[in-house]
Amino acid sequence: MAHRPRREMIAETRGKLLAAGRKAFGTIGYAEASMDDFTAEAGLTRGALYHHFGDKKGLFAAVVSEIDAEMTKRLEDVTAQAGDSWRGFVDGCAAYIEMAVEPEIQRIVHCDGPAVLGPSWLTTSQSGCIACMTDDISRLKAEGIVRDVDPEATARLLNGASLHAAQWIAGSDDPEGTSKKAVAAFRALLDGLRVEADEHVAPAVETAASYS
Amino acid sequence: MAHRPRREMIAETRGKLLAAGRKAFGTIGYAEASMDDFTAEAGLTRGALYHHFGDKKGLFAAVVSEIDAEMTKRLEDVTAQAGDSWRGFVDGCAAYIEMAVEPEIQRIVHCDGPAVLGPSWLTTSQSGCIACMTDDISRLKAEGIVRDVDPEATARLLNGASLHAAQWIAGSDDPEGTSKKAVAAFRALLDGLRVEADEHVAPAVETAASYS
DNA sequence: TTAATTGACATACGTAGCGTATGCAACTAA
DNA sequence: TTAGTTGCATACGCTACGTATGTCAATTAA
Repeated sequence: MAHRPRREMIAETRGKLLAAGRKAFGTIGYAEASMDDFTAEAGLTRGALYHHFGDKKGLFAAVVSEIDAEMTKRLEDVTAQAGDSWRGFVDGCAAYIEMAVEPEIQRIVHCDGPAVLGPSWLTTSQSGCIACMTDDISRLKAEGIVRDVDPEATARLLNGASLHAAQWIAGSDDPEGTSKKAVAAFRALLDGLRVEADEHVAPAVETAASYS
Repeated sequence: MAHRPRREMIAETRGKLLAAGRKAFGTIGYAEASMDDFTAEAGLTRGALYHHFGDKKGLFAAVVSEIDAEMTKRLEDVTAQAGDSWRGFVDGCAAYIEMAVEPEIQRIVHCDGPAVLGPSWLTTSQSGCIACMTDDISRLKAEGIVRDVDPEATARLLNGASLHAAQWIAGSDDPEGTSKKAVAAFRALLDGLRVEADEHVAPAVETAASYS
């Protein structure tokens, strides 16, 4: 018994390393995470890690891309779940902010990620989320809902804005209140992108005034 | 001779360490920068560094706050130099993007900074620039130029958008073209914040269309 | 002027943690 | 059965950080 699963044992080892690394990176951060420690915690040694991922950075990159895939899926789900396409876009942005507030994502993807994988990684990465937002904006533009803007450029700007909003919220003493402020301001920004803001200026002003 | 300057010698040593660290951090990055190497390059040893800055992080923090002060000053200058207050604000944002494209600022402040000094640092930091932008927005709101938005929240969102725009530009194969796209999209975002965009929608659409 | 003290910086040491080289056992193939 | 490959552990060296200690110049006091 326990004899057939050869491929499975290997996949299990990979999975253990991935999980252990993800946990360590997500809590104490990349620099503080000792390979000896978290591989031992997974019942393995650094030898397995070097075999499967090459080095510490390799494991980190694998963890990041795993998380990135999860984030992309979550975003796509949220966007698809809304009937209105504009609503779907706004909800997607809100979901992105919410994800970026989560400590693990915050630490691994947005904090250590750029430093470990290099500044150039920033451009190519988050490709999933950026692509998702770019598609949304393209569609909204085609539908005549948003103004004539470059979809990718706008997606990247909004992505950056979302990120900073999340970091602001996560670092705040009053996450609740800060979150409300940030989301209200974000909606105001988004409303500015619409071709005709007539029927939307009113609610925007209303929410913007609700926290003063 | 060369006898009076006691205080001066100390300041000079501090300055040498700061400059050496800044150069190393700005080129090869924090993790790759060896204290033995760059202190030796400055004609000193690690002993001096530990004496003045406590540890490697301490020196890094000093470098970051030096750069942050410089950035704040540059931003204030740009903003003050423009006659129109709206123009001053827009110019300030553009200047922020331009600064963030510079390799040293990119690497030290936006790439390694959060990872080394911790995620929480993000909130408190960039305080100079954030405060500057917040003031601008408050003024513009009081002047009736921008809509009723929370100044600090909006400042942080725009700050994040600027940052990502800069990273996108810096990592692009075609920085010139990417920069045009990013700035055009950014102007479109800013225009959306104005109370009446009548006289500004035209040029915004014009610049937005100029790169298609 | 000299003795004492402080402070600026260098030297020496211990140690953690990464990467590589090597070893071994289990599985596969001929 | 044997030869070869693969998955992972063990052993080693090296780099680089932090601390403890030493030293010399500059200040202060007598």
